[in-house]
Amino acid sequence: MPELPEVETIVRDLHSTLPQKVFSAITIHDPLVLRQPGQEFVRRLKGRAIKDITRRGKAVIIHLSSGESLIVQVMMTGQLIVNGLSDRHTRLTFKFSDGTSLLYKDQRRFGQLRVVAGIDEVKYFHVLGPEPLSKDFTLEGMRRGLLHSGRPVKNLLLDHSFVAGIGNIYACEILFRSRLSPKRLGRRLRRNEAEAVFKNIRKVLKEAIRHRGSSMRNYRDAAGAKGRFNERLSVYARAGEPCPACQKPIVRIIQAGRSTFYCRHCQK
DNA sequence: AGGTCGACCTGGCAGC
DNA sequence: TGCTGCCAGGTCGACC
Repeated sequence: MPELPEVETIVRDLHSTLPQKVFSAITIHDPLVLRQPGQEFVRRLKGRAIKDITRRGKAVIIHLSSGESLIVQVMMTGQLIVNGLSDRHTRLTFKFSDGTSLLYKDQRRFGQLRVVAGIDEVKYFHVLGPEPLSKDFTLEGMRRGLLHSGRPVKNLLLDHSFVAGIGNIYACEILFRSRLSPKRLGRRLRRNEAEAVFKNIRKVLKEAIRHRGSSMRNYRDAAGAKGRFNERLSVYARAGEPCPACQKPIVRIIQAGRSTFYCRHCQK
């Protein structure tokens, strides 16, 4: 589910409520989402205070007073809800010493949580590319990545070693804004086309964060509310609907096993 | 070495 | 109603 804008929204919400709270009890309703033994998970959290909440790619990093970190990868359907109502999708309940709580809900149970001493213990972070909204992400760096790749630009945007945090929704939207066919090969992009992609990566992600992300089905922010950006999507999940620019129908194709939505007329 | 594909899960929806 | 098949925001490991 969540891509960078959704995870960023969750992290900002959590950042305004969780710091200073102390874990007092953890209930494991479903150990499948844990990447370490339940007893160990609880032992390394209990009694620790939350110092900070940050994001890297699509992962939430909860920094603990012990120096360790709780890593949460919500994958497709995970949710972190402050003071929410528990239901059958609640996989973990965290209680804090001030009486408040944090729920981890996850319909499909793809999500993963673990406590680590350092984030380099998590394989996901090893190959993660630059954060698109940071100064580490540069046009020249991105062009270098494009130049030696014979893959379609859509697949590159989805590759988190190329750039972190972009998923299927925003890859489609970024290419629509750039008026570029998702099938175009990375190394065949002209300089001005690469520039358009670079600018639109940042523009689309920032805009989506401003609207608190896109809720297709399961995404919710830390208060349990939906994002509003899906109303503004131009092509994603709009097969058969008119292109907002030319009114010709949006088409759906499959690339690397994932749906791609685009306008054949506008995106060349 | 780089890239694609199925597996991991649950559930909603369309079609019959 | 109930079945089947398809689809879903992600990531990993097996395989080509």
